[in-house]
Amino acid sequence: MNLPPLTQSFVLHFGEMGSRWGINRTVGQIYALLYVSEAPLCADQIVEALGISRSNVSMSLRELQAWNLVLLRHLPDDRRDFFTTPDDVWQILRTLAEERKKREIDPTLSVLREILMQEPDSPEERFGQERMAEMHALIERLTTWYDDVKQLDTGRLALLLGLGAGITRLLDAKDRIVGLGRRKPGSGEGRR
Amino acid sequence: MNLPPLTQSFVLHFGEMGSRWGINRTVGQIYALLYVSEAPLCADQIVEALGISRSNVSMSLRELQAWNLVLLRHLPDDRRDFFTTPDDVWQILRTLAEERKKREIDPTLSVLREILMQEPDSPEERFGQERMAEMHALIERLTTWYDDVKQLDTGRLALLLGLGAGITRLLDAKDRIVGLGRRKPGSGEGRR
DNA sequence: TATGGATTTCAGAATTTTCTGAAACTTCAG
DNA sequence: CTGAAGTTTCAGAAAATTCTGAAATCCATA
Repeated sequence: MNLPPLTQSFVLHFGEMGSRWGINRTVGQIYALLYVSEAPLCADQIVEALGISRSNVSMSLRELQAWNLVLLRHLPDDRRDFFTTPDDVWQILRTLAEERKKREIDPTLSVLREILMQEPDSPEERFGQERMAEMHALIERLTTWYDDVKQLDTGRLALLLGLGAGITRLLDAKDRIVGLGRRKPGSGEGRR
Repeated sequence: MNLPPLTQSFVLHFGEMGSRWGINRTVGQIYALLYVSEAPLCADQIVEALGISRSNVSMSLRELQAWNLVLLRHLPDDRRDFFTTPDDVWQILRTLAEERKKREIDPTLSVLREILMQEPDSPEERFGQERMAEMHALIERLTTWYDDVKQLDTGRLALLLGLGAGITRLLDAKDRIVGLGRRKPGSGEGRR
């Protein structure tokens, strides 16, 4: 590996964390390298920088493309593919959230749905199914919220984030103003 | 493996997803089994139900305890440990969020902080460092928001989730009513 | 402090994942 | 059509992780 010190720390860290994030070491390192590089890099430059095999780079770039985490660039009169990451960290965040949902949540949701459609054939099964229903309801709630929030433009999203828990003050204020009915605060359940 | 069909589907699915979630197959299966079981189970019952070795169960329960995902129970006049999961899915969600943050985010945040304190010794390094600063700022923002939101009681949290993107209507309304000063809408920065 | 039921540890076996080098493929220029 | 530059594929090597059985440990009781 042949990198300046700060870059190297960053790249090595992404490599180590890779497994916790559901990608592997090489994929993590390549992503980190592209992220901190000003100009797009081609496969051989990555081989050079990280000291890994050409084929590993090829596979890993393919994986990063499957995650939609890299962009393809071309130079005039050069057949090689060059890769970068998007500039906007908010965009990266959105992609990451989307892909992780797709891989880590959606399959479970669909398994749960399938199980919930079946008839349990013992009291134990019935109990278990009820627990699964609770889990399903919670995940549905979260993904619905996520689907909503991801539509927001970055400005509003940042605003919301900045507000933090302060949002409840706003909710309280709203309840006071709107007053009647629409929703009981603090009831915890009920809706949908 | 010796389980009724719906339970088995659920357990097997958690086993398969385990690797994507940063735990291993056995840990996933044991968690799933405890989750759908009405009564707490002891290690030997888990061995029986899942058909895996006693030592594997012991290791995996230890892992689940490290994740704070299981509760220990005791029966009178029985020395064995019995395990369950918390009843409240919201509580489970909180634990999961906390633990994943601890394992997946915090280490990166601290590496980034360390790198940002150093002096880059080339223009490339300087560029990279600026990118890392952007990443750091975003993660800080998200974790600050998370630290805020996790303080909310479940009722309010559920309320907020139910509101979804509708929250921005509320924000707009507030801006219209409060009108003057307190905060510039859409600026994206500022607070704390 | 000896006994025995229960749990934990740990070295190595089994399995899975990652990585490599060689070969195959693709595309374009001459 | 041929060959050069580039890329991908894939079988097996290397590495990492997971799982097991046997031995060690723990601990309440007598």
